[in-house]
Amino acid sequence: MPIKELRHWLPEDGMPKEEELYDLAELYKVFGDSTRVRILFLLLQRDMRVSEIAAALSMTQSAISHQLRVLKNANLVRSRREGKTAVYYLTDDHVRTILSCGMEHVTE
Amino acid sequence: MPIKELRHWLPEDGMPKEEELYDLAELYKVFGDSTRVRILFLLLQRDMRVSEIAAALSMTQSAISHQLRVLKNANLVRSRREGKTAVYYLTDDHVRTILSCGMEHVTE
DNA sequence: TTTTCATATGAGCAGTTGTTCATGTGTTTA
DNA sequence: TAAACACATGAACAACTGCTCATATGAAAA
Repeated sequence: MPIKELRHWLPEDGMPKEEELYDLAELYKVFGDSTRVRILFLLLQRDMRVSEIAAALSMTQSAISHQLRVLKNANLVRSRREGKTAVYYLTDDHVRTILSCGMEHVTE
Repeated sequence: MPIKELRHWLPEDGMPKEEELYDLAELYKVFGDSTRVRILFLLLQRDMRVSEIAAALSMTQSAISHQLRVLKNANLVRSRREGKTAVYYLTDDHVRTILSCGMEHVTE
């Protein structure tokens, strides 16, 4: 599904509601850390355990776990228990879309 | 122009280059502040002077000026001199696209 | 030139953020 | 049950951010 025109979301005067502005900034803030972006790109490829992510990024389990919580609070990822381990996965395709928008600007 | 598929930007293994990951996070960081997002939504409607933006957002000229510099460094806005004043405007339509992507997630 | 207006900028500070370290919680295996 | 494994979480700390305040810069008017 293509991205909607911005005016689709906006009132006549062109300025979003106060709360939407705040939520929007909060959303981008979550993407505004390279560790979290790295995690998202990994999960874009396949669901992964915490220890796998930590190994892939050469970071401690604790650091990854903290960041996964941030991503979870933003509803960008979810997790399921599988025996002793926790498997994380992307909530939906919004992550892919948002990363695409950003990459389009970065790779110009 | 529609947003390109994410895989368009990615190598076979699905992970962007180190530098791209960093730049991507830096880009989102700029959007990750509600003052800057507010400024961008204003400039989406029309070019504006610094003092106009400050008045519209009920903030000091200094605070706005500092944030405009951040936006300028990220190449999201530019400015032109008009007599005593400086008029700021969006660099291109990327800003509109990126804000659209975010709003789609926020307003669900 | 000297003022005045509009903006830019540097220093300083409080609040926030990302990591490490130590430890807690939950599940499986011995 | 006890031990081992995988992950979550709280405290603490250094680094960073966004604002204020004071002041500098640049252009127009007096």
